[in-house]
Amino acid sequence: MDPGKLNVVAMLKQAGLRVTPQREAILQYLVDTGGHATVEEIYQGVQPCFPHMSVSTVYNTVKHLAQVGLIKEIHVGDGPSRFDMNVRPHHHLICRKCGILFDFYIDEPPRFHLPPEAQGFQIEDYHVEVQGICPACRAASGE
Amino acid sequence: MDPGKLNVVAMLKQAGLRVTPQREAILQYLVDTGGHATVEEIYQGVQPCFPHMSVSTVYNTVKHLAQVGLIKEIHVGDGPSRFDMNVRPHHHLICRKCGILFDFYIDEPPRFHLPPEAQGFQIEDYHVEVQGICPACRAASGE
DNA sequence: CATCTAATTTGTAATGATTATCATCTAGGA
DNA sequence: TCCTAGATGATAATCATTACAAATTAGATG
Repeated sequence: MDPGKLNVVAMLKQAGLRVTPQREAILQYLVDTGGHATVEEIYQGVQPCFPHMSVSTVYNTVKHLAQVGLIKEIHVGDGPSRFDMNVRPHHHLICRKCGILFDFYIDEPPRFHLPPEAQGFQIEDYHVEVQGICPACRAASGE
Repeated sequence: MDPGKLNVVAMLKQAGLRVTPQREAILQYLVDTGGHATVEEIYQGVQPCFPHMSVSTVYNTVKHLAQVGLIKEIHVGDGPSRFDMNVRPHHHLICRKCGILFDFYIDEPPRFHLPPEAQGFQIEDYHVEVQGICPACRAASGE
């Protein structure tokens, strides 16, 4: 038996979600590719195995997966939503040229200096989006 | 004469943009309201004075204003783009309940711990988006 | 001050991402 | 095995944004 497949089934069950072939495939795709996929990419990725799967199903499924915390929805710039397997809190580097995305981590949370009118704001989560030029693009344009 | 109006005209000229009544009105609106406006809000805001202004003009103008650096485009969550007069680098607190937006500042940039594959990434800018509950919503639901 | 031209405005159509709808189908419990 | 709440899939609807083209205008030039 495919241990990976067993794994995603277990993940779905444990999260209290119904196990359907479509959900297995989508979660498996996210597990395999490891992060930052858009709905379109997921849709294309599962096409070979599920040629009949609807985009609606992808939207629906990622919404559910995000609700139970198996994945996280991230918004980068003005692009479409991306869905990230990585549940450990992390942040993103985006290349302005090619749009490639890297994860990175911040050991100690930065000290936020809140303005007076926001005193008492209850911080629940934060996300840092770093813009710049990735090594590959620097190499490409630098020479 | 309206000193405010003279001001936005000067800003446009200095930025090398043609001065049109529409641009004056849009920039004036942004100066007056002071930040975070969406295209829709700008459009509504200038309606009283410019009932004939097209949404296209708003999109066009904010794009130009952002290009010359008079304003900054920000993306918060999955909502529409917002345009911010505040050019000083700053970050945002978003309330999960009511969506209100606060600015805040970070004195010393956090130390980013880049992964191996991103070594050499040239950081140009960064933006921190903090999610949580604003004081007003806490007060409203807390009691 | 009249003229000219390139930039701007405007209305509309087109696109892209996402949500809504609803009839059909199915996972999984009784 | 049967039932039903929930899931799927096809399509339409919505929302933000961009593309387009014809009419207008800012501002430079003579």
